[in-house]
Amino acid sequence: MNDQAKDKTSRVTLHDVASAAGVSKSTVSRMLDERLPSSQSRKAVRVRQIADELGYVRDVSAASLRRGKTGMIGVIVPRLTDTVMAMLYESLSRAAVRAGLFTIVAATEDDPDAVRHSADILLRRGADGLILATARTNDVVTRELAAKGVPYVLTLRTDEHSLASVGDDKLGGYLATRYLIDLGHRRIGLISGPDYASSAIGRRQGYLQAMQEAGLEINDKWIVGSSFSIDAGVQATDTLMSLKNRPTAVFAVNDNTAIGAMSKLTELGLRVPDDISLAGYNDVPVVSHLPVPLTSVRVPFDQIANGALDLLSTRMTDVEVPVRLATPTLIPRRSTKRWSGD
Amino acid sequence: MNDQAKDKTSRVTLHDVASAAGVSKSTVSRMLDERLPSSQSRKAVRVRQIADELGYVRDVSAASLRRGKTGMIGVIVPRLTDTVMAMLYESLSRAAVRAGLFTIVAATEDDPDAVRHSADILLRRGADGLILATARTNDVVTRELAAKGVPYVLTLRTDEHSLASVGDDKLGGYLATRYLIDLGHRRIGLISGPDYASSAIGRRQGYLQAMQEAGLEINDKWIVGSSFSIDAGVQATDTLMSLKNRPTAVFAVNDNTAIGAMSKLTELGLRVPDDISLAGYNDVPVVSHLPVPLTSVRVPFDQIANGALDLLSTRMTDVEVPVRLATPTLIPRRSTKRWSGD
DNA sequence: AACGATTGTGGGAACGTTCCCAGAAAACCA
DNA sequence: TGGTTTTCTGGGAACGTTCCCACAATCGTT
Repeated sequence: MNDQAKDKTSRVTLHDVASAAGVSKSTVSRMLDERLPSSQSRKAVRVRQIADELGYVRDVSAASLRRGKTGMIGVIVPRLTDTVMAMLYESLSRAAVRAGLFTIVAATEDDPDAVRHSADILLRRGADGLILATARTNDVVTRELAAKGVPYVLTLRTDEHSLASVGDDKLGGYLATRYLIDLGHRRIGLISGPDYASSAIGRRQGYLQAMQEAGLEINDKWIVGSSFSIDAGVQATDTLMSLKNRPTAVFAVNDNTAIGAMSKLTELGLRVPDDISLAGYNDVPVVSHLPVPLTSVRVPFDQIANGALDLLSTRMTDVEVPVRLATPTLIPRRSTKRWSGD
Repeated sequence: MNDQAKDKTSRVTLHDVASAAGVSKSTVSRMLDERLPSSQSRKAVRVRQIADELGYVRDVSAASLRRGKTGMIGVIVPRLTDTVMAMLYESLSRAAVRAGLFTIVAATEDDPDAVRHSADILLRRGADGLILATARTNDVVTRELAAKGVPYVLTLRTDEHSLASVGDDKLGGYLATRYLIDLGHRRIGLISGPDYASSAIGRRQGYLQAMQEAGLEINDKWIVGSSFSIDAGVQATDTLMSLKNRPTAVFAVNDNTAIGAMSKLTELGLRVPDDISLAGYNDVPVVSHLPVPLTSVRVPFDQIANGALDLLSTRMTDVEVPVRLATPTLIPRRSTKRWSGD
């Protein structure tokens, strides 16, 4: 009856579906509403089929305008070229799509002041809420967001007053250090990462706990601050190795610094693991394929991502548990070896 | 006069700005339209200032609905955890924001059939056009997109019939190979990547050209196919090194396979660069920090990204030059060394 | 001074949805 | 059966913009 071949430019609207099905657009709208439990009535099934045949796709702009929400979640990361962040974002993206949502991402390019700007961009684009992987202790941006009433959660790192979905960094740090201890190491160095990141702090706490538990000396000189970059690992290792009573094993706050450490050790003519054992954190894909595969701590990013999305959506309702902890696991590889010397 | 403190839930609309400024919303709309040359008239300046003070931000959903376009560009990549793709996406994202646009991204997780699905998701979300970094030769998806009238361009790889912004892979392959030749190598192996990717094919052509130009023997056994993964680099290197007349240098289609190669070489007890010289492609950040820093070919991703966006926006108007080529440069590092042996 | 050409203005109709509301239909119960 | 509740329907008003159109104001030019 109706001319089925429309202009290829003109889009199929609810109205088209409605008149093709002989019902009102209100009815069609209801029957295609993905939020309502989808009715199985004869009419509903028929309408959905007709919509399908006509190639109807909801106009998200119109829907968002009317609904007052876009179904988009903004994600802010330091960089996407940091594989850890890329893994996290892929997990978040998958989790969001599974929940009928969609993520948009902005990178601050490691500039802490850019977080505000990134948040702005994402919110202007219509993000319903934000997930931040850029948290620093005593961060003011989160306060600002809260004041503006923007729903947000932190991930990977926390600031002790926001909702957050993170890995259990203290446990991870403990596992790595404990493993080195169990291998017979007594002098264990720590490339401890930056003080502003809760993840680094947690891993350090785990390190300290493992050392204390084993009754080992904790030498301040063996704990060297750093950023998360490869270069920082190079620097820190230089410092550690120039100590007169230097460590026989090093636990690095992340894989990047571990890679830097490896590079420096090689340069110094020290062999991994024969002279020095080395462990990293995050288990980024590349580390299992290095000439000497790196022992690392694997973090369940999918679980962390799910937790973050979960917290974000139930944010307003209940505030039961403010921080979700995901359990990491140790992946031993060739970069760590039993120590029987001194 | 007016109560400036609004409900924090109610948003500031054009209408609010209009009545605060004593003009009509049409006028305000025009004066805030970023596409028009912004008028410097007294009234325009005042209206913009008032909008600012009131904290007005345009509702993109409403604007998109009316304008018929969202200003969002969809980007499809195989994975974001591949640092090359992350670098590309960051470049695209920056370029888009600079142009007043915004990118959204979907990863196919290396499944070629997922491209269609990813395109669907992005288009449903309102993308005005697509940038694909997933092209394969004889790809049907691009045909489908063209048939549906979806504006798209390819990047990094081309399929010989779509608009594309890519690096000059042939030149890059030539530069790398030529460098090895100039170092004195005569038997040069190629880890050549997958046949479906124009980038890999181009680099191979560059390799062949350099070898021919130098009058060197081209041995089919020295050219080993692979994917782009680290593991593929391991496999290919195993094959290459088990040849009786094995190469003294290897050019790998990308940094991933080069890393795999390094790993395998170490396992075989061969030293880089003393026994074997090794060159990669893309100059991903990590390769300059490996225990033996890798010689690689740097690709101007920013330029490629700009080209892609450019092609996408001028797509419909002029079709002058269908493929943009960006020039790569060689970055020599310690993994390559002069060869004076046989 | 009168005229057309240019520029600026505000009213109001879109854009495609959702959702409120009133009324119709169906289901239930005595 | 009659009455009450419950479910289902379609009309139509939003949501916040943009953009067409008609008209007013300004500007040159003779």
